[in-house]
Parts: sequence; structure tokens; C-alpha cells
Amino acid sequence: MAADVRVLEDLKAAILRGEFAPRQRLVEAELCERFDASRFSVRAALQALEADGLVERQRNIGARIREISLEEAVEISEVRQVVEGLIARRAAERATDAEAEELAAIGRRMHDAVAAGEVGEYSELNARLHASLRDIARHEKANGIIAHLHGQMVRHQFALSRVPGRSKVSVWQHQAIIDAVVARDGDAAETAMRAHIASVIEALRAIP
Amino acid sequence: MAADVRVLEDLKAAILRGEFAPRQRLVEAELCERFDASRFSVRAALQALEADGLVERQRNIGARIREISLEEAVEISEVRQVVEGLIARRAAERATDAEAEELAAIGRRMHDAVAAGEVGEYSELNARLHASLRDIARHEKANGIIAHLHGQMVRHQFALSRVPGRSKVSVWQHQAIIDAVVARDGDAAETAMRAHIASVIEALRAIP
DNA sequence: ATCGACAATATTGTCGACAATACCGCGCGC
DNA sequence: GCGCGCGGTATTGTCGACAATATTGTCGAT
Repeated sequence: MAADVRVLEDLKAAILRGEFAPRQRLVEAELCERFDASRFSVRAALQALEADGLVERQRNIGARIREISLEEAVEISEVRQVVEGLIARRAAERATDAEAEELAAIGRRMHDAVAAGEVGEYSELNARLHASLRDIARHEKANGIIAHLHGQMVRHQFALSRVPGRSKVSVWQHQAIIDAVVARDGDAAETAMRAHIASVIEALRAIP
Repeated sequence: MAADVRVLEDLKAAILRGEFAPRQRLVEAELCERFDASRFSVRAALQALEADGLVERQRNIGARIREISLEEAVEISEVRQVVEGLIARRAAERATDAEAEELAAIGRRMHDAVAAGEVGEYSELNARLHASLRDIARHEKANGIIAHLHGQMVRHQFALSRVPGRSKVSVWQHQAIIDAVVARDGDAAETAMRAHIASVIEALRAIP
């Protein structure tokens, strides 16, 4: 049961895993075969993914993977900058002692990962830090918007994580965020988060 | 042609016009009759509106108008606060002289409307000011998110505009935003916008 | 009178078939 | 040779019918 939900989740996961190239056409019949589903389910999934901003559809022509231009990626990051700023502020205002310690632990492991040159581990910790902040902030709307924006950024995000030397810079920005939250300083947390994402935007512009 | 798009637009407009009560059920057959469309089109529209956050659907049970609680309205406004802050900043950075003058004109008409006690006119000018700022900022992603959030707020927004005496307070907040944009001061524009929406949030909390 | 099971009804979920449209290659006229 | 129109094919759009499920109403036992 709930075949359409399954198709939606699988297809979205596949897109987020980068299994489709930007502007690649998504033919309904092909998706039907791949996911062993009816066109009905596939169609519903495509409509949902269109609303999600992951695919674009043209009437009577079909669906394709939406290409996110550099300018658009920058715009997305600018919105992320202020919304994650809000999240950082709320996290600083609401963190329990246990949650603060959890963030501090992530920070220590980040330093270790950078020292050991473990890029994959650092990237994982990075995602974990931002996720923890979202959990602590308990701001459903903000979290939802970040999830929405993040989905459109996967490709650029991936490119970013491969820029050599970035972790050495960003580890201190992350530390500043953690320190502000641990100190329960909302202003400082928002400022630190915005500075961090400002640097992400700079790096983004430097890639192509 | 494009029957589903027509149904989507009409239904959305009807919801935004407040023709349906929160938690009111939306039976597919009834909508078919009302909009003279097939279930196919109605269904597509409902799915789109679900993604839009205007209706909620439960499997095998149906669709209903989503009720936005006060807490949720506050969360929405908090996100609006930072995103409109971004928009105000960008507007200050990008406004042409003609655009700045347009904003100033709106500000003058606002003062007039308040002095004359014309609530409807003021409310209209308020919407126009925010819309102009969005146009000037030219930030598609931010504008899209604001549109998305605004749709969910219509009911509360309406309640807000009926609070007596609010216009006398907010007109000066609006003036501060306009002044900052005219002065091309991004920091001041963001600060003024955030202060303005902070006061909206306060008023929101005071309503029930 | 109250509760539970069961039937009747209302509503949504799913599908396959057909229609409409766009894309591509071919042939015809110039 | 080149442009233009014309079909053929691939793909999506739309619908009506039926299945699955939830809700409501009814009846009987206690």
C-alpha cells in the first residue's frame, strides 16, 4: 500500500544521491519500470518533486531534473544565511546543558578530523552539527525551509566539500557558533552562523 | 486546456479569500461541481495546495483546510522577520533613484491615510510597500519563500489589520524602513524591518 | 439504555485505456 | 541543395470505472 509515497521517497532519494544529471529528462514510463509502479504513482511523485523544486515540468513535454545555476545557489545560500542565523539564535536560547555538551563534543571531533585530514569524517560532522542545531532550536518552520533549500543544493554542496583546505577555515567558524550556543549568547550565535555561511557563499562563487 | 491549472488557481484564490473555514473538509466531488472540473484536476490541485501548506490531507480520509495555530503563526512570522530583513537589505543596496522615490511616495500616502483614519487604504499601502521592496530586492528565492509563508497567514493577517490603533504605531516603523532604503543603508534597513516584524509578532500574541 | 458487531453509504485510491500534443525523420517542390 | 509540410512515433494529458477504506447508521444482546 501507499505505492505513490514509496515512489516519491525512492525517487527523491535517488535524485539527492545524484543519480540523475541536471536537465536529464525523467520519462514517466522509465520511472514506472525502475520503481515497478504505475504511471499514477510516478505522476504524483513528479508533481510533489516539482513543488519541492527538484524537478521542473513543462506541459505536454515532460519532467526533467532542475538545474540549479550558480546564481541560484548563491541566492539559496543567502536565504539559508538568515534562516540558519535564526536557528542558531534559538538554539543558543534553548539549549539544555546536555545539548550544549553534545555540540561541544562535535566541535572536538571536528578538530580531530581536521588534524587527521579526514575529509569525509569532517563533512559528516558538519552535517551533524547543523542538524543538532536544528534539533535544539525546535523551530519547525525554519527547519522545514532549510530542508527544502538543502535539497536543491546537493550538487553544489558536494562540490564544496571537495574544495581542499576549506575544513581548516570553517572549523573555527563552527567553533565560534558552538561557543556562542554554549555561552547561551543568541546574538553571537546568529552573527557567527551568518559569518560562516558568508564564507560558504564566497567559496561557492570561487568554484567555477 | 489546462483545466487543472485553472482549478488550482481558483481554489487557491478562494482559500486566500477566506471562503473556507479552517479544518473545513474539502470533498473532491463538491469541488468538481463547484469548479466544473473532473476529479483528476481537483486532485492535482489538492496535492499542489498540500505542498503549499494551505490544505492537509490524510490518506483515505480526505483533504481539509489547514488550521494555522497561533504558535505556528508566530513561527512563520519569525522566519518572515529574517527573510524580509534580507529583502530590505537588498532593496537598500539595489534601489534606483526612481524606486527610492516610489517608496517615499508610499510612505507619504501612508501618513495621509493614518491621519484620515482610512484603515483599508492603509492596509493596501502596507501590502504595496512590502511588495515594492520585494520587487526592488530582486531576490527570487526570498520572494518565493515570503509568498509561501504569506499564504498561510491570511487569516491571522486579517485579524491583525483589524486591531485598532496599530497603524499609528507601524507607520513610523514603515517610515524607518523607507528612510533606510532611501539612504541606501542596508544594515539600517534590515534592522528596521526586523523591528517592524517584531512588533507584528507582539501584536499577534496579543490578539487571542 | 448501552455497547458491540455488522451492514450501508460516502469518499478517496488506483488503474488502464484513449486522446492530445510535441518531436523527429522523410519526401516533395522549388 | 534547401526549406517546408506531412505523417509516424514517443510521451504526456485526461477521464471514467472500479477497488479499497473510512464513516455512519442499525440492530440485537445484555
